[in-house]
Amino acid sequence: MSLTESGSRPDRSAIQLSPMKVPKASDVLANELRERILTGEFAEGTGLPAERDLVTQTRMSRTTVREALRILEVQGLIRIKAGRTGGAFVQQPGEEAMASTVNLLIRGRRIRLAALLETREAIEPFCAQLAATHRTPEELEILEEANRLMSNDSADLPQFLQANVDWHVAVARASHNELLSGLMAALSRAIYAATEDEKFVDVEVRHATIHAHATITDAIREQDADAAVRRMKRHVHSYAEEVLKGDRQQIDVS
Amino acid sequence: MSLTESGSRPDRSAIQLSPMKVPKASDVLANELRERILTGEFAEGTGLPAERDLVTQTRMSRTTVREALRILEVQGLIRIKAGRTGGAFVQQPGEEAMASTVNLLIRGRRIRLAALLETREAIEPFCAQLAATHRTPEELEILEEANRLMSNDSADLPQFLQANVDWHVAVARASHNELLSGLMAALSRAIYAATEDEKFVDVEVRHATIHAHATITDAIREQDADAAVRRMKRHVHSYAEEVLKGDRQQIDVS
DNA sequence: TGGTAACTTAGGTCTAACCATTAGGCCAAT
DNA sequence: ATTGGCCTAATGGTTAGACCTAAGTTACCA
Repeated sequence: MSLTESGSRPDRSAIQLSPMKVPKASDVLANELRERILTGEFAEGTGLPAERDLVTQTRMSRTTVREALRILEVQGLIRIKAGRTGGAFVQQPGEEAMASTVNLLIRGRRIRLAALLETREAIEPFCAQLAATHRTPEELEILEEANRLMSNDSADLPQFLQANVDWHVAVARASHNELLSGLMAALSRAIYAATEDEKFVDVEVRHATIHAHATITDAIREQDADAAVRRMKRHVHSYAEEVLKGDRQQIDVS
Repeated sequence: MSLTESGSRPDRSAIQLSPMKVPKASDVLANELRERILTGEFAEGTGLPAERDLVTQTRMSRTTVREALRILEVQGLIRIKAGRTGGAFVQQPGEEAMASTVNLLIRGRRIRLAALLETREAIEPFCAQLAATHRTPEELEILEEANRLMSNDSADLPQFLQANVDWHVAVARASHNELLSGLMAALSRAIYAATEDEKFVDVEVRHATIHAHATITDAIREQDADAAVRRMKRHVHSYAEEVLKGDRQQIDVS
């Protein structure tokens, strides 16, 4: 119909609307709760009202309330416990949530092991630099404990690899940058999972790793940021070359 | 009681059990579907059976089936559409899932803007280095288009900032490392959100940014990895200093 | 030919009930 | 004093069935 038409009907074009999106009820509740959690309105560990209480308060059905809670649980914003003293308890997302997402990305997108190692080469020297600047005595002690575990000749391969991961994560944590440490925790687990059954971790590699960790830890102890970044760069780069030596193709991780 | 005791009762410590976890029905189904999606058993875009079909196939209730689907949806593994041709369609997690988790982490953990900028300083020079090595002509064209948009004097601040983000993300994508580009996409959005209403983006900063992007793009075009990493390092570092100039304290992002 | 009404199929929401898990208290048997 | 049996209460987990809403498909009629 024409805009200038003056027929028997009023001009319906006088009012124009754009496509609107109608949110789902469970999303509305999830969004509301998420905002209030993220802004810190509820302290960590606070218990949300019981499901049936949320039903009466929101006038939504229990199905809808439960879907909202499930969303928040998957996002790592609440932890749900069953039983008498159960309920939904507030928590802030942490390394777990980050590691979970990174793992899904890696597996779903078939991220090459080479890309994982590349990413670590990008992040970790910087972590070492920050760690050298900001490390506390306690964090230094954790680093040295991990080194002791790795040097223990009676340790088997899984123990060695676990202590290896622990050391790397400890360096990241000592950077006092929670984003970096979250990333490194996720990355380290993924690299660990991808290399644990490789045969390349021979005695020579183990000794080289122990020595590298020791010298980097020294730099962090002395708060020598330049040495820390330089040595870490060399360490992760040579480790990456070692892993990829016999493994030149684009092998995915899953 | 002692382990060597030989009294009238048998030694109860002979059997030791660890705490056991009993999975929920919805988790069982979600895990099953997640594995099959991640291993690529279903091509991207494939439609899962309708909810009511999953009910008959699994003998679970519709509520349980829906909870499982909701879990996968939040994890970015399926996309759910209503209506006649609706249903759950397989997708692999991508930048959105990563960006969403990073944002939750940043907001919930009150990550300082300084930490965001630090993290970018760690990642982005490496992206530039890889981009210089691997960039395709098409990716180069995207970089130059973003530069053109930013140089357009008639562009307002939001357009400038958006083109800025686009350029940075394009550099990351040109690295051909999906993990890095996912991280940078998430980071860029967060930094954009944290700085968009800052007043510091004056004419001088805009010109400096345009110039820096141009020289970095040159290095990527010429596949000069050393120059690319050096210039990017300088660019993001000076940008960070500019942002934090009047803003020395540990301001969080939320 | 064009529009619109009716149908169909999918997800979204609600209700009501029952099951399962956990904490705590009480008490009888040993 | 310890152990196991038993009950109660509170909470999340699960089920069944109905109805609502969104969005393609089809058929029909002016």
